[in-house]
Amino acid sequence: MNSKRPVRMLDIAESLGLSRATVSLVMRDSPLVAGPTKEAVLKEADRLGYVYHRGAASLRSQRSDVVALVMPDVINPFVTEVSVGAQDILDDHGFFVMIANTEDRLEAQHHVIRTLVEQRVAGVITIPVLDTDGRHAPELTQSSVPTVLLTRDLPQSGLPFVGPDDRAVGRIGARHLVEHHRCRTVAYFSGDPIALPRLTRDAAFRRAVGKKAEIVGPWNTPGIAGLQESYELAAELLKQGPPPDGLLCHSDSVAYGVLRALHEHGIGPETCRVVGIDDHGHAGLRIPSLSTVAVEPKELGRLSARTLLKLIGYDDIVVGRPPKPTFVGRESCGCVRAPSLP
Amino acid sequence: MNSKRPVRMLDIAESLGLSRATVSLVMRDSPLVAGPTKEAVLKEADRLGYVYHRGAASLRSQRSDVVALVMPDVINPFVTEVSVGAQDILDDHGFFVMIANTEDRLEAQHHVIRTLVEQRVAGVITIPVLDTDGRHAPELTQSSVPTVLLTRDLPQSGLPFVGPDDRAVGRIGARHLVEHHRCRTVAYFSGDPIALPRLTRDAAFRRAVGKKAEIVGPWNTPGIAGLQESYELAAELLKQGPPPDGLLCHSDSVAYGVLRALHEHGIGPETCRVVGIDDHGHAGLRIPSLSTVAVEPKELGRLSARTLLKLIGYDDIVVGRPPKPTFVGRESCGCVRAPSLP
DNA sequence: GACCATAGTTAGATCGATCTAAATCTGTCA
DNA sequence: TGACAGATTTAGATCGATCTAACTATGGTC
Repeated sequence: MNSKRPVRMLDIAESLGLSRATVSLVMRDSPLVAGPTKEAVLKEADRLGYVYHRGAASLRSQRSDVVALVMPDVINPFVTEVSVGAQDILDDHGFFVMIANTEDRLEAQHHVIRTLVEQRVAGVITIPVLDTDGRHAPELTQSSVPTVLLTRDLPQSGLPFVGPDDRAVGRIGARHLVEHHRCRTVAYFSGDPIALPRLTRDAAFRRAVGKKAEIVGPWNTPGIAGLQESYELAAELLKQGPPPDGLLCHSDSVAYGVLRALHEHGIGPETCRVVGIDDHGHAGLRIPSLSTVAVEPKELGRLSARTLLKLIGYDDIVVGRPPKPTFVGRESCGCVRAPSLP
Repeated sequence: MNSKRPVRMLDIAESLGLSRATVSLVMRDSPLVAGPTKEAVLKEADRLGYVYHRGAASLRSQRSDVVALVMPDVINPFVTEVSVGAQDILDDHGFFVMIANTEDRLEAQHHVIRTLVEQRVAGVITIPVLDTDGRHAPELTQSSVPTVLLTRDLPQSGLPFVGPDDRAVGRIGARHLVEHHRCRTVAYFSGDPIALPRLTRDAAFRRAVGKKAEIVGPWNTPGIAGLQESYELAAELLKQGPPPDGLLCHSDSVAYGVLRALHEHGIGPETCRVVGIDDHGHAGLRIPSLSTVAVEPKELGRLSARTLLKLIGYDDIVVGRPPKPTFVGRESCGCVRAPSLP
């Protein structure tokens, strides 16, 4: 069907007795070129089956309109929701959004970032991987590509950061458990061992709990991130004894891991009240519906996109502030009663 | 810090009194160039802060090592799991994997595919969007980029397809409900209205149910895909009367939507047995754990990647067959009893 | 009719790499 | 010593677009 050789601008130009430059202007929808000429070019391009060659274009123009979202664990709903939010904004500004997966592995992040830089993408938004020392990866900070950090800050890096108010998050969760539900034993359950979000939230949690309740050491151990891992840790801890009255979990995913372990022991919200953090879109539709400190992941994604745009040079962009975290009461802490089976 | 002008191969060459060609060969790790030369070049590249320019390289070489996964709804765990599987294989063959999101919107798919073709990616693996007429999008079939379809076949397109054995899926689900649990009223709950997977599974479901049970019309209506939508539909149907004894759901996500609606009516597996399809990684960790027809999403992803590699020209790749669907019994159909609250 | 502004078009250099085919440099052997 | 094979290196063209600066019409003004 197709002629073997792909069609170039030159082919259109020759076929029409015009110059490459004119064809190029048409493709970029320049006002410089006359109406009839433009039409003729577009028609001929269509007839020949021309496809614009972005690679060639951006080599010459030294520009790119690809933005990469570099994410650990694309299976986590919080991550995907943040991505969708960022994409909303970037789409509107004519950028092409791609997602790259680091699986929260340092070497994978290394490889991904390196490739993206070699690709000369216009910008990167990332939830960075943290190595066990909590030090940041140099390929991020030394990169020549505009980069925005999401959720996990790396203060030494000087890179712009977008994330929720983690102190408020810890405080709101703590208050709900100890003041509203009058829990006597509580814990901040898991999260990345050294990452700032956990440290900040945990500190705020401790301060807000104060003398009103006891913080249960074993349940306050960091080190766990995903659903599977937090389930395993909670199951292990449950073998050793009953859970605290209330748990603030590092994320909604972590909360569901805990809830599964509690479920297997027949423990409900009257015995152990569970509160998540994030409020991703499905938190209200799972069983039990999840009480959580909402940080509006989609809005955080949008915010990160605007931050990146500003960084790239869109000076008229208004970035805005992260939304204030709010508490959403549902079944998992007993604020909403789950219907009992007949 | 950095000199303004980015470093090119030419800069390395001049600085060392060599030619561009030699430097280029070193960067591609060619055996043609002598050991000491190679070392010198690499050292100088490092010193100058050189970054390889993929765009320029692939313009000249007419090659690309980027493969795009074009997915609807990255929030769906089945989708993300398939993606991870595909990435496993493609990573091993030195490809860079990017994910693009169509949000199951036809125009978004249009835009994404177009951009990818303009980008001259090496290949595309996609779960295609279906428009309301069930016809496929021409940008997919007329594309010059090697493309593999996942899960949703478009037989008219002639594109290679990877998906589970949908007839077995429908049959296995039906048999479990009507033979093992002796359900008297059943339905195949939802799925894309016109897409082949639903049609095939539904037909196999009906055949396997035969005269052993009644298929309940209203619950056998197609048109719904995600968690949210299936929850809403199930909630609506529950208002109109009790559910069937057993439901085979189009996917695990759909099943969880139904389960949430049942949960809100206090209906458990003794009254309505729910079976999903997929068995994504979290199906065993949600509440209730999900009985499901496992199709091994990760393996399907790997399979699609191998199919693409073969299409691209890796003749020695052994693609393999999709794994046979198997039934996994858990709490949602009553095969495993959920612990009751004390 | 000469001059100039404006609209439309274009030639030729250029982006940073790879490719082809040939040049150069060994060392070996007759 | 000269020819020759094998190992290294390279000059120059090329990929498909954009950019710069200049060129050609065209029409208006005096």
